[in-house]
Amino acid sequence: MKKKKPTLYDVAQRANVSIATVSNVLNNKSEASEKTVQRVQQAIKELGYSRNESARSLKSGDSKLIGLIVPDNNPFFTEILSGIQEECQHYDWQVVVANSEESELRQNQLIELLMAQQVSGMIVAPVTDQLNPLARKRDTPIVLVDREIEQLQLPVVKADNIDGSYKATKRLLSNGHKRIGIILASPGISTTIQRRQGYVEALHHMNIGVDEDLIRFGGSYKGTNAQINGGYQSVMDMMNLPSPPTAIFATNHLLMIGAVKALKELRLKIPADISFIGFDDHPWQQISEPSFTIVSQPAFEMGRQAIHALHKFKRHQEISTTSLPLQLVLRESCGTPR
Amino acid sequence: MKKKKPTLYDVAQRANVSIATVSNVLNNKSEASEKTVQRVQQAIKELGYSRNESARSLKSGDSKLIGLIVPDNNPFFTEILSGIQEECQHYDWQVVVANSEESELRQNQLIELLMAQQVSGMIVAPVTDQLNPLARKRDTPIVLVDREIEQLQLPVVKADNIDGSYKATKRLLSNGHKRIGIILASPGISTTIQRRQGYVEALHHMNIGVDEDLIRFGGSYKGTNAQINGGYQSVMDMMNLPSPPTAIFATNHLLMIGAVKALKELRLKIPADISFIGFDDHPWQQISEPSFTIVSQPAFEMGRQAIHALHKFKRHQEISTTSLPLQLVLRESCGTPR
DNA sequence: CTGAAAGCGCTTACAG
DNA sequence: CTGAAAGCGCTTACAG
Repeated sequence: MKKKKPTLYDVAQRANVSIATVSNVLNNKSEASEKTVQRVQQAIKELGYSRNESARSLKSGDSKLIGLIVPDNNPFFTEILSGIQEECQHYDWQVVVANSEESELRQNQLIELLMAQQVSGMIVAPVTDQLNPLARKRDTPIVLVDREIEQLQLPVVKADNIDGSYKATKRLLSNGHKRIGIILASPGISTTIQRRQGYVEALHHMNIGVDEDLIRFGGSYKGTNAQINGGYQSVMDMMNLPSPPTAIFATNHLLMIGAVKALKELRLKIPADISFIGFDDHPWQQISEPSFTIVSQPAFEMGRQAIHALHKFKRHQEISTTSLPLQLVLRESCGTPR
Repeated sequence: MKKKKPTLYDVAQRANVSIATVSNVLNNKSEASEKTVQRVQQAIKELGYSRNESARSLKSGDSKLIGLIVPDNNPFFTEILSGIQEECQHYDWQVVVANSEESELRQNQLIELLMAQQVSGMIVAPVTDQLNPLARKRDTPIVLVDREIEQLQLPVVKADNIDGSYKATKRLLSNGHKRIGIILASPGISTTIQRRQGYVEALHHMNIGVDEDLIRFGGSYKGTNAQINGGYQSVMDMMNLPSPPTAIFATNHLLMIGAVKALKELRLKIPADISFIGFDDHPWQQISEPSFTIVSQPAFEMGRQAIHALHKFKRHQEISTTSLPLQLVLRESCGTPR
């Protein structure tokens, strides 16, 4: 178990060439003759040699490591990770995944730690609109995913939240709903702001005034249960209003679960008593009764696009903003107002 | 953006000491005087210095990187990742996450790649019972998680699958069921074998014979939809039997969803027409009707324990097997046979 | 087409 | 308590 790993030097000796030649062969520099390449590859195989990427990274400044910082390990971010992993295969990159747990302090520490690991680039779903100032000075390219920060000159890959929210709200309005409650995550993040905006715009287009009592923030606390409770409490509060909503739009998956939970407790049937639109599709929705109309996010694709954006940023300093369409998937949970 | 990162040398110059001293301060070698430490730390702060971990890794042989290889990004493995991340904070480790996509070839490639990245250790949920032979020769410590491989002298952190499956089956038997269908994942992996065994043992203890027609493998194909279809098809096949089961036990989450989907299509009510026990708890179960009795896995804890096991393996060459208890969570989905 | 040599940024005995 | 120096395993001009 303890035999030392073979190095370039060992391979060179066995193949009777210099280490420079071995390195060239390894990197397909194609400056070697057919025979030499053969001999070197033979030696590599015999020794079971594999390159020490730490050394390569130190010398070349390219670690083949990509950092990913997410605020939690929700299925949504996991799906983004899958997209990133798939795309990274093309570039021979590996992904270092870190969890900021919705803490700005932790996030900024992680940026430092990953930079110290010499990652070739980073993809981050920022906690708030404050990114570590260091992120701008240093030369590690960063791409923002899901959530954007306007002030920063950084590539972004996001969903078209305004449009997605607009479509959902419009759907409810077309069904005749006039009092539509919306449950949002934390006030500080771009997704919240944009989903609120889409909602407001849809209302405006139908000349319906915005009632702040129908706009709730259920995601101010971190953790799965806190978000579920946030959705739950938002519904409870709204249904206690003198004039409660006839439809509810929950703008993320956990808020949705909490909201539905509250509705069940209140013995309100969906869609007979109240209409509902949720967020994010998951396998369990195939067996849910009723089936839920939801806004579906192309999370996997967002991951892939983030790697593309990172690649372009690295090569051409190109700062792109990619806004992926959100799809309204119509199912049983929304009807007309009672 | 392109200003070069400061190195140890820059810090040493500014603090008027040698690079060795800076290194000592950085590593808390406590061989430096109070004043020197102060000066060095001052210089570090002023320069915004952060250590190049590639260089450190090359010299010290310790990259502070842990590799994790999972067969897919299911919530179960994501939860394990969360546990690993939490525990890694104590050791200042970062996690490189790779997805083998249930492919043995890909898995073994990933082991190579992560070893080349000089990871200080690896945690792998193996695809089959074949682990890259290299994994044994090399000196990178590996810990197996979830799935075990008997022939290998490697630490394992797993769930007590036999007992979990035994408890679920026994529960169904106590309710009077005699024909219990079980839906398993792929035949080749340890979890499948053990869950089958728990089922068989429970039957034996009640002197009920095993009917191979009631044992189905729904997880032979990779991918979320394939597994769901596997669960679906297993139920369809079993319910077509001359003497169909009165209860069904689905041994993973995706199989469970497929199975319930089939039951709904067949218009069989749970638990009135058929009893059901599933696997893995998820937030959506809070709003499901009926609520499902399930076998719950301590995935987060498995992640934490895996890091512990890795740490012990690294330090004392201690090869431990940790078997975490599985909990049967009683809810509405199982009743008496119709 | 191939090799000798410098150097990436650290750590670690070893002297002093 | 501090410093000079070797060396980890590579890559990359530069000669030949």
